[in-house]
Amino acid sequence: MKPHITQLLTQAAASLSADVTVESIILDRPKSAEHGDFSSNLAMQLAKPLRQNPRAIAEALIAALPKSEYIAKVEIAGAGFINFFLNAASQQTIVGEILNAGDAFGRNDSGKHEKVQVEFVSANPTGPLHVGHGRGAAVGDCLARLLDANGWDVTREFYYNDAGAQIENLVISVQARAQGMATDDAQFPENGYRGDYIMDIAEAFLAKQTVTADDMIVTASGNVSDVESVRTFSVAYLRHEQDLDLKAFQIKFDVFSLESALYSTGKDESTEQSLIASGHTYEEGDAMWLKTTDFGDDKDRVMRKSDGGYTYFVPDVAYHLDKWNRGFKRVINEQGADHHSTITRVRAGLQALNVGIPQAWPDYVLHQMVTVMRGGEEVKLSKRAGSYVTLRDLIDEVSCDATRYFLAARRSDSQLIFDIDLARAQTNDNPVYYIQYAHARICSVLAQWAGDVATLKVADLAPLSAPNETKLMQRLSDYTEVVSNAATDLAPYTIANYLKECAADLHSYYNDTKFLVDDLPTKLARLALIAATQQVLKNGLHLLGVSAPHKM
RNA sequence: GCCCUCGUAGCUCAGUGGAUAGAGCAUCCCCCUCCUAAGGGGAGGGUCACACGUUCGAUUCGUGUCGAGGGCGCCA
Repeated sequence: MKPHITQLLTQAAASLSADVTVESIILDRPKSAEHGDFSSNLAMQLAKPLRQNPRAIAEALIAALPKSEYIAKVEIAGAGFINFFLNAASQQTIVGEILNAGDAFGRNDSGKHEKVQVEFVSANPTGPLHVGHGRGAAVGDCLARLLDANGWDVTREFYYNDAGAQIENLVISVQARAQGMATDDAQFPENGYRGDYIMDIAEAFLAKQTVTADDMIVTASGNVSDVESVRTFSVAYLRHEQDLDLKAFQIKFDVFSLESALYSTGKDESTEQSLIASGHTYEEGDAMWLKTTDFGDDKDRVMRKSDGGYTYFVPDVAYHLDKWNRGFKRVINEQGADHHSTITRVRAGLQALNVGIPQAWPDYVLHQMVTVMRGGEEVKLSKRAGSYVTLRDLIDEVSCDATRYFLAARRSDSQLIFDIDLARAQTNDNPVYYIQYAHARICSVLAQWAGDVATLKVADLAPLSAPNETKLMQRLSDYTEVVSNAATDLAPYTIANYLKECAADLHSYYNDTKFLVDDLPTKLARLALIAATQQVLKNGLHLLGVSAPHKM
């Protein structure tokens, strides 16, 4: 409908010899019903170039507007808004569209089945996932679902930093615990991990247990001084642990990439050699530096430390080069904002390689910190992890659905307060249940009707004329654009907002109107409308990875 | 000191270069002989942090100030 009205306005503007392109025409959904279905500020935009009063221009535009079978009336309002009112039949078409498309309603092919990779979570295998990882998991998975709904071929990827200093800290922590050392012992490694889970690993190691993670199976040697065995066992143990966290959060990855694999395949060295060959490196203080300042960084960065090892920087560049070589012309990295500084560096490294990677590749979506509250106080510790709140704590306490919703429902660049009491509440305080309840209520009505929902596709919708019915149909009509914009803006939270509003329209309608009435045409029309609403709620909840229950 | 994000109702958050800035909670008043009250209707509550610019029009864009958080490692 939007393109249609845009076309009408373009033609009208052309007849006024105004220089107007289709792209420059803005159509809005007015906030108030008295302002119609769509509104344009075109007359006000043209006021300056045409040197005329906006209202006069609006009148001329309306006079020049081609006739349309979809539009009931056009009005001028306010400073010069042109408001379009659709006729009832064109407002109603959305119901049939939704019922016919079913689960596919809202999906489109704008991604043209091109490959896109979404990398998210990417936690170090040094402990259970925490609430921050949870936010990344919820946002990243929703992004992936959104891109899929917009016709992209999506790969979900998790990158493990299973090498480097943090892993060494893990190893000496497990060793210390296996040797019976307490975490408050003066001898305990200064940068060691102190959560209870380290003790679990130590005990499992001593018991020579076997753990599996992804495609690896590792059996502990039980020999504490066997550093290699402690390392591989501890990493596998924690990867397994994180796998369980992800499973509980209902998130599946297509690919797990290991930093250690970059070393075993020599991609770190070849990347370093390419960077040296690019001429953007130099040696200083026994270290090898990359002149990232050549590419917009505010200072140069060390690639190879004076002790001979790489900083995280070289494997990061090698890893992203590998992504590029795997054919991902589009990559989105979802990370915590504390990793912000890596963006410029990784992009600079990729530019230095000079292999045709675009300057702004890859895309980044960063999320801000999460503060967990309970009983009005900040929760900082979990027994198991020691220094942070784990994702599993939240899932166990407030459910997977509520946790996913709360972590995805906010703009990711705003700090988030996760209120455990609110997420647990089984009232309309809680937007998750509010939305799910709308879905369940519709299911219940349809079940009591006991008819075949498929027959509603051809229901005569003419009886749908009440204001709350019109409002609901408008809301349903907005869904496809919401899905498309959410993907363009990489903003999953907008789906959550939309669903809340859609559910509110439904609840309001439900309380005001009886559906299972005696008059058959009225009954079928209303059932068709709520069945369409049910479908949209279901499709939207699916994008968030939240279930759409039939009963509550 | 420099860089990034944020600042909207008592609280948690939406929103927008345009019409009277919205929702939920909290406070107050109503609504189940009726398809699920995990719901609905209504009232009150705002200097859109502050200042100055751009604009016919700024809460929205720009600059600055203040406030919150993060980053500025040969940690990741």
